[in-house]
Amino acid sequence: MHKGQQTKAAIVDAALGLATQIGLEGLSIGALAEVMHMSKSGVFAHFGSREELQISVVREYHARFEEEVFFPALKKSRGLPRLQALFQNWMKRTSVEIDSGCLYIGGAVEFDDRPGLVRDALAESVKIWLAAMHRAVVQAKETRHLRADADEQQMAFEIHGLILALHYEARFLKTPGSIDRANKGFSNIVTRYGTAATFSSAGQAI
Amino acid sequence: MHKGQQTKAAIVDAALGLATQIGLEGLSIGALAEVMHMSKSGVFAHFGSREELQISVVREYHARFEEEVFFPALKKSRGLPRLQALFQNWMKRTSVEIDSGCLYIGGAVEFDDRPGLVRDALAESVKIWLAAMHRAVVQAKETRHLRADADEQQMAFEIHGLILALHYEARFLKTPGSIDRANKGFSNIVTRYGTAATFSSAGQAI
DNA sequence: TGCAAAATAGCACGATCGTTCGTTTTATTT
DNA sequence: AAATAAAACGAACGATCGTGCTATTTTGCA
Repeated sequence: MHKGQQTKAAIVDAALGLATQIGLEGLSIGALAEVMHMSKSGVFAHFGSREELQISVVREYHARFEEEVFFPALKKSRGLPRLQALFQNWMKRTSVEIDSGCLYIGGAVEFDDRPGLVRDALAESVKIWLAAMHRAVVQAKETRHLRADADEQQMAFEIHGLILALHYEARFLKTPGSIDRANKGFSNIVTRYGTAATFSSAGQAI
Repeated sequence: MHKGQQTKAAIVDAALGLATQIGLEGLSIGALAEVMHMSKSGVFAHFGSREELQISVVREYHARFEEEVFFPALKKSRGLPRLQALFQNWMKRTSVEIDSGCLYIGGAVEFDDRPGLVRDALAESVKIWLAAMHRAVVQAKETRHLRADADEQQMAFEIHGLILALHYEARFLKTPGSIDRANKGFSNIVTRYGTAATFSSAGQAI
């Protein structure tokens, strides 16, 4: 009951590394076994199926994303400060993923019309995160950091687009300056949806 | 010299349909042969390698994209009208691709760290299109439809993000209202970068 | 230290993949 | 109609995939 869960965690860790690079679909048990210096069947036994392995990877990614992006931002006060922290943490992670790849983006493309448990797990994780982002926008409106007529769904949509464009242009096209453009884009969005009082208090941090 | 190119074109057409759904990597010669009611080797002989098949698919997609999105917009006058036409055509195509899938988006994820001729063909096609988009923004600034201090690369980046967010949220998450949000996002961007005179002349069309 | 249980290895299976090769059918030209 | 070239076929190859079995090794506890 000890060694098992320990090596299983190590396998999931290695699998996450492989999956972010070559995708959840490209993740093969044989390659994973080679990385782990184990036999295929030894790796396989921990999950019972490839699908369960993939779901474990998704869950692990979700946990790390929460830990790295979501939870630290909760220390900031409600409203624009927290929203900015969420975006900055998200940007920090995406910047790293320019090299390693992002499971939420890659997985979306791989499973966008392939029904099943993996797709469900993936979509649920993403929705939880986007909902958290949306909640932060709503709170920023409640705290009068945003204009009263600001459309929260719209603002969240535009922010999401910045992250996707960053990942696309920086990782695939290798366009220089993409990180700055994503940050500037967020600043533009805040300017558009913010009130006059917004910028003296929180806008400087950008 | 007749029948050959004819069936080859039919094969590429079917391959494009498969590739947009399941991806360029998921495209298999066996499945393609089945769709075409041909033998595997019969299909294979037209390309000589799977890689060449994939490249042919990319080229075909590029041609159709040009025909459907780029060329029709050239009829509009330089500046904001043409830029708006480009975006509207792009939106129209992306709306269809919510069901069928987009090769530029899917391919970027599949080949973002897999070097080779397919990746090169894909990246070149995308860059040609994004450069055309960027050129339209530059021209809109030259025609005084945009503010003199507008950052063209920045504006193109933000527009690209809208399309990517639309594809992600509508195709993968099935979020309702995504198309309207992408359109509204473009309207917001034009408002931000446009001059006061912009909206009376061209802004109404949005 | 010995023993049950858990963890890992080894092997084989059916399936699918891209690719090659020789043959046969179809199309074009003389 | 005969001759030639192009196109499609069918079978087989080596490789890799996920998965099931059975043995073997390792672990944790009495």
